[in-house]
Amino acid sequence: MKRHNQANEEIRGLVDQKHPTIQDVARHANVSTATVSRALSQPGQVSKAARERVTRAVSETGYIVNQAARSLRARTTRTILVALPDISNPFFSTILDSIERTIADRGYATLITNRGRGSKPHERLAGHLRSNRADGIILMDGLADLADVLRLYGPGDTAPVVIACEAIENVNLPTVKTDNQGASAIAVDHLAKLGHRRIGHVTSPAGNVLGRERGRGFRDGLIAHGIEFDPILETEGDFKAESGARAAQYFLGLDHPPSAIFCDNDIMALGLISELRSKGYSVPDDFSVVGFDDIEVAARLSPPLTTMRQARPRIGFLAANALIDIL
Amino acid sequence: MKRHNQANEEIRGLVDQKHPTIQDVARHANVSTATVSRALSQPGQVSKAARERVTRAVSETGYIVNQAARSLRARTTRTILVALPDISNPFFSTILDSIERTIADRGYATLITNRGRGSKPHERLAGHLRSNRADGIILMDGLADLADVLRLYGPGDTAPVVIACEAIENVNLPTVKTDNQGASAIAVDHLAKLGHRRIGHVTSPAGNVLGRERGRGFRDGLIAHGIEFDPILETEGDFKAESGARAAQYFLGLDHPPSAIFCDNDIMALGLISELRSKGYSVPDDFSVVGFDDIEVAARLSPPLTTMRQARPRIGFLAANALIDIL
DNA sequence: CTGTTAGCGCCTTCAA
DNA sequence: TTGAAGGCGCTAACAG
Repeated sequence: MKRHNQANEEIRGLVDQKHPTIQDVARHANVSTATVSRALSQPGQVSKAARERVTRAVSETGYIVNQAARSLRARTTRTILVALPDISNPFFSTILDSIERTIADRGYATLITNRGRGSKPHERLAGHLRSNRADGIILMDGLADLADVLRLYGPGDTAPVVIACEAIENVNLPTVKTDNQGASAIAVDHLAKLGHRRIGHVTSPAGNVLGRERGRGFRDGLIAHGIEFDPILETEGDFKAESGARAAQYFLGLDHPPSAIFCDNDIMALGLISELRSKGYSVPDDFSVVGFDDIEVAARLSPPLTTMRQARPRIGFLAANALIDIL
Repeated sequence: MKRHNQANEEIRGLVDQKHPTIQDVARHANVSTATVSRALSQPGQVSKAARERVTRAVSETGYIVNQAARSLRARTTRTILVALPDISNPFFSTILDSIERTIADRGYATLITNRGRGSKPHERLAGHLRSNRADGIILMDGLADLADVLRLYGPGDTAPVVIACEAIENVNLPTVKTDNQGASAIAVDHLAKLGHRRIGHVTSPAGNVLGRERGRGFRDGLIAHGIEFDPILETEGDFKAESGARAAQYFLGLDHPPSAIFCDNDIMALGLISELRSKGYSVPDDFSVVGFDDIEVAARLSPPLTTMRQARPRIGFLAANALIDIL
């Protein structure tokens, strides 16, 4: 009868998710739960004999630590939240890829959240931290009002937050990003050296800090070649292909269209080029176009899109490591 | 002195993250913690008066429930794990986008994990469930050996898992995916109707179940037009652009190259087309190409890539809802 | 090096 | 409708 029950329990253990706890392991190994706990997290502090018995007991029982209990007790979740403006954008998803890899390699889990169109994204982010769901945030979304929350969270810009590919004004948190201003100036330099004097610009959405940096670089590039900045050659985009197509229509409608166009990202450049071609123009013969990001498909276009590379895998790697080092 | 301490504590509450607990709320509202708990999760069971006082106390204290404590007690995490083979692939990241939105709308959090090159991915997934990190999994990665774990997890294919855009043989879990076989047949039909009789195929990696379905559809399409299947016109890809380029070289090296090519995904089609063009061939004049997925850039190419659409937002939406309904 | 003990914050019986 | 009390599984003092 006893045996029968025991067998049943083993089956139930597998089938009904009666997960073994640290107590079961302790019993199997003939040690206290404290020793099991230590054997698992600070093996150095446990005798070799005990360590081995615990290891065996763990595999015998199939024990896996209950993260909820550990988080509650240790006030740490080993989880990092990645806040993105748009996961489906290949620029971000490539960075996310390397962030996730780095986070996983260091034994953390990755929680993600897309920008909600809904209310108070900054509260949602802070909520993840405060509700003990995540230990830190990698922020790829530049929400202006987040600054307040972050500052509130810790004195002296101390929140466990690393900013990647973004910039938030008035906040002095660790940041990993491309030199947008410099790269944009180089893009313009490239076009000017091809002989272009009327250079158009499809900008980032208004208010985007990166966009301001790229705008400054764009003007730097013009100045370096003695070209006067003409606001009529600048039109606002939103980082999506459709806005690139609209920009093409805008430029074609001008009395004096530009002969070259710098787009603040590749996706808009794609939309712009496809619209120009559908109107019968050739790129690069009629218009030279330069994008930004170097998303994967850029090199696979015919001919390939000229673009400013952002070292995305490296950005992700650095940001993730920086955050975990802080924690 | 008392006041002083109190003030200090309030400041510390903001600065040092001494998060208010349910006890603090209870004290503010002059009720027991049980009442607070009920007021928050089953408002119906609490008198209106108490409910209002609790609500006020919550906003006074800035209380946020501690998820770790709740998970420990309630054995539920309100978190879903999404397992992807490759986040940076725009096909998956677009689905992920809609999954995340749906999950968030239903009050859950989204944990992600990329396929590790490392050991035992199936154990890692099961571990997330068993370690009380996630309540369920949306699986977009068809790992053969996962079948065992899943079956182990619950009798009768009962694991809290929904499969999206994949198929695992011998497992009968809820699955959301495109009719790959039918869609592939349609692609071939399209090419045959253009007059092509030698149709090439860049396949999925060997062992991929979706790939087998698409392969069947490819042959169905040939049969429907009385074309005999010729294995020499089939070459294996791995869903990446580079393998599409290799396929182009392979086809060009044949004695009788195909005049049309069906690619198992758009990215490979991109690589193939760019390689063909770089060798001086025109698409679509010299070769007709059809892709699969309809990733965003497909429509922005010049001319646009013909492709079989997968309704990705809908797939994500359905999969996420199906899983949460199960939970 | 190891065990005992005391909670972490929450939810949920059980009684009133 | 409400409160008191116990315990989810774990870790971190504190002793020994």
